[in-house]
Amino acid sequence: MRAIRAAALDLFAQKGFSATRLDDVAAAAGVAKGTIYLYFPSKQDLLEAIVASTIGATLTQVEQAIAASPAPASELLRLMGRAMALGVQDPERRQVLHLVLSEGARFPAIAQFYHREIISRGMSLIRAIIAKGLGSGEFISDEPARFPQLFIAPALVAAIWSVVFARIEPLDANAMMEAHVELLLRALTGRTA
Amino acid sequence: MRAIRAAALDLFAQKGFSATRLDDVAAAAGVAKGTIYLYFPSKQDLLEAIVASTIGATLTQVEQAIAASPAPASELLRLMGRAMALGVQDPERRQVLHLVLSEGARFPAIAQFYHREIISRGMSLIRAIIAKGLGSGEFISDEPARFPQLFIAPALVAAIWSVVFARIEPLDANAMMEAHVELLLRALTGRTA
DNA sequence: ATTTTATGACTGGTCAGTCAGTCATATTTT
DNA sequence: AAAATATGACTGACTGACCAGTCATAAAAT
Repeated sequence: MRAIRAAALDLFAQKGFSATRLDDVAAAAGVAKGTIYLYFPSKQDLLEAIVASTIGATLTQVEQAIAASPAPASELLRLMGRAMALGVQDPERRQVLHLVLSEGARFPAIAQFYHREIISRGMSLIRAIIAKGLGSGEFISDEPARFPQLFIAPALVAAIWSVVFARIEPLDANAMMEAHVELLLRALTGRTA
Repeated sequence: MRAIRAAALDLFAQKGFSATRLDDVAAAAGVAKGTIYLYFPSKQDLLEAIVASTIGATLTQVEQAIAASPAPASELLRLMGRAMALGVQDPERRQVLHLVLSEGARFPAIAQFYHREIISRGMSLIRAIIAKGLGSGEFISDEPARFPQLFIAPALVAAIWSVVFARIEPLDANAMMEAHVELLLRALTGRTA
């Protein structure tokens, strides 16, 4: 079952959902096609299960670390940036993200699920950090609280870039995320580097 | 021919490339399926033609406006931000971008083409503006010149968001892009808003 | 021996791409 | 100017391959 999901994710990411044959998924997973249908009612359910299974406790850890930390908001933002850079580095999460963005328009259940479990929680975290920084007087601007997407955007782009453009022009996601966070902190705190 | 491309773009964007039947494209375009093959050797060629046809002179205008303008670099960045927000607003360009990001990994020709004609040129423009601002002493930081993706990212996210998550949580792309540019300018100039 | 789990040949339907033929219009002939 | 002929854009029924999902049968587990 785990093998089926892994094989399917690889193939969906590589060839796209529609263009992937379940015969190939079965072969790659080392089972017969019928076996897939023992665990997943349909191809679409398999897709949804893949997305659901990668959600896990990923964000929960970060949420707790940030809720518990007494560090200043700027440090929390750096932490968040690093967590996102790491998350995007993982091939599985990267593939799932790409899959969600590629097929999400056609499978609303997937878009909704991913939004609720990842996007929305990530944005709440960012809002919470900004609120903390504003409360302590550390930050002087609230744009990223109004548009947490501004903080997330580079991570999304890094993930997509690695799938679509990496062969044409490589991108150092870690360095970019670090530059992003420092840039943002400068704008937020008003301090010059 | 124009009608075929338009219909195909709509359907590709809506159902994905693989899942779109050429019979449906023909019906939507008001022609017979055979007619499609008079103009496009294969389904894939049709896809490539769609991407190629939306490139047009889009960026050329912006490039010239920016090259000619005597305005300070910060004003040029605002101009660029507005141009990108506008570009992302246009449903056709939005669909093409989504198509490129969705299918680009599978069709390297498309990824390469889009990168060369849009991404790479946009990044050059940003680098040029930052260089100008650094030269004049207006800017004090060069991160976005090292990672022009940081400037582009919110526009990409706005486009993807509108396709995948808009129904779940709407996003005001214009307001976000404006917030982004102002935030970035604060970091670049060191001035407090 | 019975239940649970797995298999893979098969089916019914789908779809990219083909091609023999149509017909409106243009050209040539009378 | 009327008839005869040629052109090629367009059509849509057809084909061959392909594939999601099924199910009768087999293997493994209990």
